[in-house]
This record gives sequence, C-alpha cells and structure tokens, in this order.
Amino acid sequence: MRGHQVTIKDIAKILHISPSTVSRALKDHPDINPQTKKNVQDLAKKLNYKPNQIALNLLQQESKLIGVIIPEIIHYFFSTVISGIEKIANESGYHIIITQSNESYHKEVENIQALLSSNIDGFIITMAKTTLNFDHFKNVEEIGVPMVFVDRSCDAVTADKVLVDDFDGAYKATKHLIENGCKNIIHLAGPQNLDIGIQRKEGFLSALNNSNIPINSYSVQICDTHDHALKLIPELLSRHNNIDGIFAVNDLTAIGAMKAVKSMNKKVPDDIAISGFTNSHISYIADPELTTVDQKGFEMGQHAARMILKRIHSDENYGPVTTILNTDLIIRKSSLKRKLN
Amino acid sequence: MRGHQVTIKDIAKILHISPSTVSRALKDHPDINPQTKKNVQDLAKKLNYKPNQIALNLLQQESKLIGVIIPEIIHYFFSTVISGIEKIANESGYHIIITQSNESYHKEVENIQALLSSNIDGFIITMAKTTLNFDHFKNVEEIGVPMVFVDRSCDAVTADKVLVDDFDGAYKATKHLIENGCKNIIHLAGPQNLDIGIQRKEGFLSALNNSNIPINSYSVQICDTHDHALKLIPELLSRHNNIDGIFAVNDLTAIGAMKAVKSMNKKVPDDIAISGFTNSHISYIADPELTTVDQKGFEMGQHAARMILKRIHSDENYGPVTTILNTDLIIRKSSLKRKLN
DNA sequence: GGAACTATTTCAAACGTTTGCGAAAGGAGT
DNA sequence: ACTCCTTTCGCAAACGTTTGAAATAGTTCC
Repeated sequence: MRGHQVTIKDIAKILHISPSTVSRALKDHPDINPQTKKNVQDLAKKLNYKPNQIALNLLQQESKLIGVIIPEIIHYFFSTVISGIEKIANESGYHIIITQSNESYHKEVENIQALLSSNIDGFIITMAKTTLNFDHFKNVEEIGVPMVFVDRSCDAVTADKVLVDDFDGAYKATKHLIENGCKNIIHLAGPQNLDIGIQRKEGFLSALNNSNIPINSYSVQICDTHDHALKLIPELLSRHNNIDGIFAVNDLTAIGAMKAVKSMNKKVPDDIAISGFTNSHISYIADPELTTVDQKGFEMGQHAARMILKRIHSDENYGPVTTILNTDLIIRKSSLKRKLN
Repeated sequence: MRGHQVTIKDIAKILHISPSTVSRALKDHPDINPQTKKNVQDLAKKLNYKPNQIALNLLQQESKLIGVIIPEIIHYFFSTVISGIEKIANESGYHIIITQSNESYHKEVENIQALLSSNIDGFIITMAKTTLNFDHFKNVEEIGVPMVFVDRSCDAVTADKVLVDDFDGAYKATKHLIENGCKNIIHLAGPQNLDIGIQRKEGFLSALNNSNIPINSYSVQICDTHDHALKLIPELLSRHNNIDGIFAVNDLTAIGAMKAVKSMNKKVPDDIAISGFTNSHISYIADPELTTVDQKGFEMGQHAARMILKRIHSDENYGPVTTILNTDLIIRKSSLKRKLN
C-alpha cells in the first residue's frame, strides 16, 4: 500500500539524465549546467522529493540516531532529561530512540542489544537500580560506540558522565531547614548501593555536623517511596515527638511524609518543616507547596546530548569527561516556619 | 574512532568464500554444505557479527521505526501512552522515535518532515492544541505512510484513531458527584476547539440533565490549568456560595481547584466534592486523594501500536478504523461527602 | 590541424545485505 | 560417452545515494 517515495532515479528517468547529474544538481554543484540544475530542482520540488535517509546512512556508516535507555519515562525527572536530549539532538539533525528498562537489569541488556543492531551512533544511559553486572556496557565500549551516563554513574567502564552535585544539594536543603529553626531533622534516604542515595545522605549528615546538631540513631531512615513514608512517618513521630524537620531523598517521598504529618494533626511547616529533592511537578502541586532541590533534568539532558555528539564527531580518543551540575534550592512554603526568635 | 563493525564481507574474505554463501550459511539455507555452515557460524559468533540493520532497511525499504509525535512528554498521560506503544512495538522488533511538538503547530510540521526523511514506517500522533491546518497530515496520507491518531482525532484526514470515551467518562464522574449529594456542580472545561474539551463538557451537561439538575450560566467555565483554577475558583465561590461540586477537565486543574477551595476554608469533599480526569500520578498524591477518570493511556498506546503495525504489514487498503476505549471511574476521598440523608 | 582547455555529463564503485539464476563438479543411469 | 540430477557455491542485481574519474563535445589558441 506504500506509495513509492520519489527517488533520484525517478527524476533522472523523467529528465533523461543520469542519477549522478541529478544528485549534483540538487546540491548546486558548479559542474552542472544552470538550465539542467533548474529543471532538476523544479521537478524535485514538484514531486516533493526527499532524500532517502537510510541510503545516506548506509553510505556514511551512521544512522543519526542516538539510543536512550532510562528506567521509567513516567518519572518527571527522566522526562525532563529526555526533553533536554531531544532539543540538542534535533538541532544537530539527530533523533533519539527511547527505551525503558523499568529498573530491570535484563531489560537493560536487551535494550542495549536491540539498539546496537539498529546501528545507533551513541548511547545515553541512566542505569537501572538493579544493574550490578556491567558486561553489556563493556561490550559497547569494545565495539567502540560512545556512551554517556546520566545521573547514575558506572565506574566499571570508561565513559563520559553528567551528574548532579547531590551532596551539595542535600547539604543546601538541610542547611536551609536548620536556618529555619529545625533542631531535629530526619532524612528519608534512598538505597545505599546507588551513588545518589549515598551522596544525598552524606550531604545531609555534613550539614548537621557543620551546625553542631547531634545525629541520632533514627536520623537516617531508608525510605524512598510515597507509600513507605506514609506508613513510616506516623510510627517515627509517635516514638520521637520532637522531630521538627524532614529531608527526603525525592519529592514523592517528601509528599508522602507531608500527608502523614498532616494526618497526625501536625502542621507543615510550623511543627515539621519538609524538603524534597528533584523539583518535579508535584512539588509545586503539593499543599503546602514543597521546598525542594532542583535536579536540573533538562540541563543534564542537554549536556549529555552535547557530550555524545562531540564523541560521535571526534576522531581522536580523548579521555572520559565528567560534568557535575550545580543544584538550585527551590524554597517554598513547606519549609518556612514562622520565625520564633 | 569507531571500531569497524564486522560484516559479512569480512567473514567471506577470511574464509575465502563469497558473501552470498556467508549470508545463506548464517540463515541455515539448505543449499550450503554443513561444514561450511559450521565454519561460518562459528566465526560469526567469534567475531560477534551483527547484521547491519541499515543495509537491511535499505534493501527491504523499511526502517522498523515508528515515529511518535506528542505534545509534551512530561505529562503523565502521554508518558503512559508512550510506554504502551513501546511495549507492543518492541515485541514486534520495532523501535520508536519520539518527538515533542510542545503544543506548537510549527514544531509539529517540522517533526513530521524530519521523521519522514528518516523513513519511518508509520506515525502515531497526538495533535498539538494549536493545530488548525492539516496539510502536513494530508501530505503524509498522499505519500502513503500510515498514521494513527491518539486521544485527539483529526477528521480532515482518513486515518486510524484510538480515542477514549470522553463523554461517558465525564458522564460517570458527574453522575458520581450527584449521587454523593452535589446539587450545584460546575465544570472546569477544556478548549472547545478540541474534541475532548467538547465531549467532556457534553458528558457533564448530559449527566446534569439526566438528574434534572438545573444548569446555570456559570456552570461551565473554560479553565484547564492548575494556576487558572487557583485564581478562578475563589472568585466563583465568593459569587456563588452554594457551589458544592467541581468536575475538572483534567487532574491538574482539579488539584488547583482543590487548593483554592481549601484556601477559602471550605472542606473537600464535605463542602465541595471534586473530580478530575486522567488518573495521573498526582491524583493519588493529592490531599485528599482525588477522584478521577482513568484515561487508559497505557492501553491507548498499546492499541495505537497494534493498529499501526497492522497497517504497516497489510497489503490491502482497508478503511480507517476507530477504536474507542472505555474509561474507569476511580473513586477516592475527594468526592465522598458524608451522606447527609 | 592539432593541442589544450573548458563545460557538461556519465560511468562505476561503494556502503552491507539478500536472492534468483547460473555454474561447476561429481555421481548415477543408460 | 551421453544425459540428467544433485550438491554446493558464486555472480550479479537490487535498494538510494554520493563521488572520483573518465568520457564527450565544443571552443580557443598557435
């Protein structure tokens, strides 16, 4: 049913000239007779000729395609990363193929294989949480297809990375809570096998230390989902009545905590101030609006795209580059206690 | 820097046989000597041979690529649609190229052109809100590349569609509010140049009529963003004190309305019950949790992918197919008034 | 009138793969 | 010794495009 796209050969046949002449005429090659040029260009426009990208790809040994592997597209952060990648890629005539790992190691391996056989020119990857074996990345490295890791770094392989300064972000958020009068802050932390989980925790602890605030046995809780926070916080508050601040590893968890706090008839922020991390849409939607750390997803995506394009177009094999972006603290109502002093 | 991928020709050269023999050996063609076959297959495995997808695409005049054009990936609904598409496409060896129009007509046209020259095998499209001219779609139709429209239908062009029963969803949500004791419900409606805006409004009005509830001059307000609702609702409530229910065209608007209601010291749901539409993540996050209509994004994506694959693989030119999915009413706390009778 | 040059066009190979057809070689049957 | 068949393989074309090199025709110059 496909109506045959018009090709250079078609134009050549109609005009009784050779395909090479048509090709050159279309690119304004000086060797071509102006009249022939005009004939060709007019006909091409009339027939709505579009060069066949696949043929060009084959000839030039490139696909102008960047493979993107992320855990889950429905997460606000990742969708902003994708938007950033898409913007820069499109500006250079590239397109992106998106695949999701759903945080599954096996799906990630599958996706790598599938994208490789699609002859993509480069990878932009955020590893799955469950990825502990890195042979599939090493394989890519051997083949020589460039990779950029985003947000979660993989040290088993030499590749470019773009990360965010999680430590500093967490530090700033915690410091802000302290400055707003919090004296007993807990941290709802992410899994400690991931760099971001560790860094955000360390930033939190460092801020406490720096302000000479004592760290309790319950100051750090592994808890990184909305529903978990909803269950955990009431328990915690009933045991430790003097908790007056919560710094959560992500916005969703922060909002779960917020709901739990409100359900116990405590006020946010006056009784308990809260900060999240990511600056996803929901932080603005929350009631009260959630203070959070902007994770710069869009910028990360843009950087990653620029890095991969540079690799693709570079002949020399320069060493791996790591870019670390600064975070911004976004201050909203959930952390602004009435000043008591 | 790219380490030349190993090709059939490489294998042929090493084994001193012709490329055609290698090709056939790799596919277990009966014409090939078992020993030759084994030699080829062993070497191919050893060298990690992967067929060049681009060459195959050129030969078979297909790219195994589906072009997806959506307004904005950061919207929960669209990201679920994408997930659905990706799942089905991958199962059939297809990949998806995603582009965003950002609700801009011009970007949409650009994306169509770019994807066409990437020789994608089919389009899955959700039109931008601002698209009023359809020549770019007609162009695609002429060329003969199949299209499926998702969520927002385009009648100017003969193509498959997968829609959701917006009318019925709105009807069910409104009916539910009525059954929970609402006597004066307003509808925050979407733009009335889009089908979904019209259908949801009509469903709302029909439910009121069916329950003999009078429709006021202010019953329908064009308002489809969080921030607009935040401004509009206080005005409305101060003028019409007896409003006791709100049905919003999407979840974000519903949550804006919810915040506004709470800010006026009215209780949700007891004073004013609220329902949204979409069932996005935020509806579960809201406080109180938001009653809403599940828009079945994932299912829509799956259907769209199946429809486009069927088109791609079909030789005959069957008439356009429209699939309309049923919605589910998701009842949560925001609509459950204490029964007064 | 031949060399030298210019202007314009075509040829052919290349990218990697598939596939119809033909070729070569050997064996069996008559 | 001839045909016929089988087994195994290679040739060449095809997909659409680009590009160096060669070809053709026409002009200029001495």
